[in-house]
Amino acid sequence: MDAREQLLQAAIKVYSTSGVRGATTKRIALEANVNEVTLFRHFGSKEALLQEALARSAQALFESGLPAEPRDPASELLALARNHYKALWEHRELIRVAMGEFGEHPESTHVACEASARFDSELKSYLTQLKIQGLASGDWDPDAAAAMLLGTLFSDVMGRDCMPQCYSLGQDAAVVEYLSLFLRAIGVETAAHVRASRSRS
Amino acid sequence: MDAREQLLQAAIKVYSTSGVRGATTKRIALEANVNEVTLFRHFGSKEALLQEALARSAQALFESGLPAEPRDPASELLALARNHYKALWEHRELIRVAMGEFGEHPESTHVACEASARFDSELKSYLTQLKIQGLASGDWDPDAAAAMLLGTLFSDVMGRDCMPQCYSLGQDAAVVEYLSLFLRAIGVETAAHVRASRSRS
DNA sequence: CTCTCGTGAAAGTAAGCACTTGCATTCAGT
DNA sequence: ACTGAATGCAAGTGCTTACTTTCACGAGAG
Repeated sequence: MDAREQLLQAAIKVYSTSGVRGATTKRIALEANVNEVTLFRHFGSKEALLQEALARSAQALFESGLPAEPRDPASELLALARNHYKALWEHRELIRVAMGEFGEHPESTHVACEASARFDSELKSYLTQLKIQGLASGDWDPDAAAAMLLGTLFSDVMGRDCMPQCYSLGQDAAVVEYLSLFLRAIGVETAAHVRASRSRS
Repeated sequence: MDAREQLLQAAIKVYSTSGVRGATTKRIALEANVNEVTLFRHFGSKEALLQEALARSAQALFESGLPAEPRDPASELLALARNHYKALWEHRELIRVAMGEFGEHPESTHVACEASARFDSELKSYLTQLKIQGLASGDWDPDAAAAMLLGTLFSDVMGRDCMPQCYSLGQDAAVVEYLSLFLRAIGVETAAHVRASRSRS
C-alpha cells in the first residue's frame, strides 16, 4: 500500500475526531500503520499533511445535481435534500471539528466554506427561477428560503447524535417532512408528489 | 476582584476561541490577570476549572419565554425567534468549539445539549397546541417543524461569519423572513403581523 | 503585635509535542 | 551482483504542557 495515501486518509480520520491539536504525528502514523518519520519524509510537516488532506476531503463534499431549468420542483428538491443530507451525514464529525476550529484556523475551513457557498448559490438561482416561472407562489425571499432548507438539513445532522431525544423521526422521514414543510412555505403546489415518495423510504 | 470569578470568565473566553487543548493554564491565568498557581489552588486542575466554567455558561443560554397557551402565534413565535437568535449569536464561538469537541468530550457538551433539548420540547408542545386549537392548518409534523425553525436560526448563526457571502440579508431581516416562511409552512394565517414588524427593524 | 489566609514569583518535574539524525533493512531496476 | 530509493527503528533535541514546591509579601482579624 502507498504510505502517502494511507497517511492522508489517517490524517482526516484522526483530525475528524480530535482536531488539529489532537491529531499528533504519532497518532496519525499509528493509524496509518506507518513509521512517524515517514510522515515527515513525505510531507515535511504536520501542517502540510493536514492541509493537503483537508483540501482533498472538502473537494468532493458538495454536488447539487440541480437542473438549471426547474421542471418538477417537488421531486428535484427532494433529490437534492436527500443527497445533501447524506453527504453531510457521512462527514459530520469532520464538519463539526472543522467548524470548531474556525476561530483558530480559518484558512483550513475556507475550502469547505467556499464549496458550501457555491452549493447555496446554485440553490438560490434555482429558487429564483421557480418564482419567475410561476412554479412557486407568495412573497418570499430566495436567499432566506435557501438558507432555511440547507440550514434545516445541516442542523438535523449536527444535532441528531448530540441530542437524539429531539429527533423522533427517522432520518429519511425527517428529510421528507422538512421538504414538505418547505414546499408549503414557498408555495409549491404538488405536495402530493412528496407524500407519495414517503412510503418509498 | 475575586480571583476565582475572573478565572471562570477567562476560562470560557479562552476555551471559546481555542478549545480544551488550546486553553492552557498559562493562557487562562494570563487572561484572568492572575498567577497560574492560583488557578490550581482554587480548582485543583484545569479540567475541573473548565467543567465548572462550562456548566455555568450552559445554564443561562436557553429561555423560551413561550406561553403555554398560544394566543397570537405570529408575534409569539417572532419574539421567540428573535430572542433565541440573539442568544445563539452571542455564544456562537462557544457553541462552535463545544460542538467540535463533542467527539472527544461528550460530557462537557451534555449540559448544553440538555438545555437545548428542553427548549426544543417547549416549542414542540406549543406547535402541537397550535394544531389542536386550529390556529394552524395542514398535515405537518410538529417535531419536524420545530427542528426546522430552530435549525434555520442555528445554522444562520453558525454560517454567517464562516461564509458571509451566503447571507445577503441583515440579521433581523433574515429572522423575520425565516419566520414568515415558517408561518406559511405551518399554515398560520396572519402573516400580515410579521410583515408589519419587518419595518420596525 | 501576631497569626493566618490569599496571593505572587521563581524554579522545577515528568510527560508529550513536532521534528531530526544516523543506521539498518528491503526490494526493484539494471 | 550492484545501486538507489523507500521505509523502519532508536535515539535525541528543544519546546510546551499540567502541575508542584518553596519562599516571600501584604492585609485583615484576634
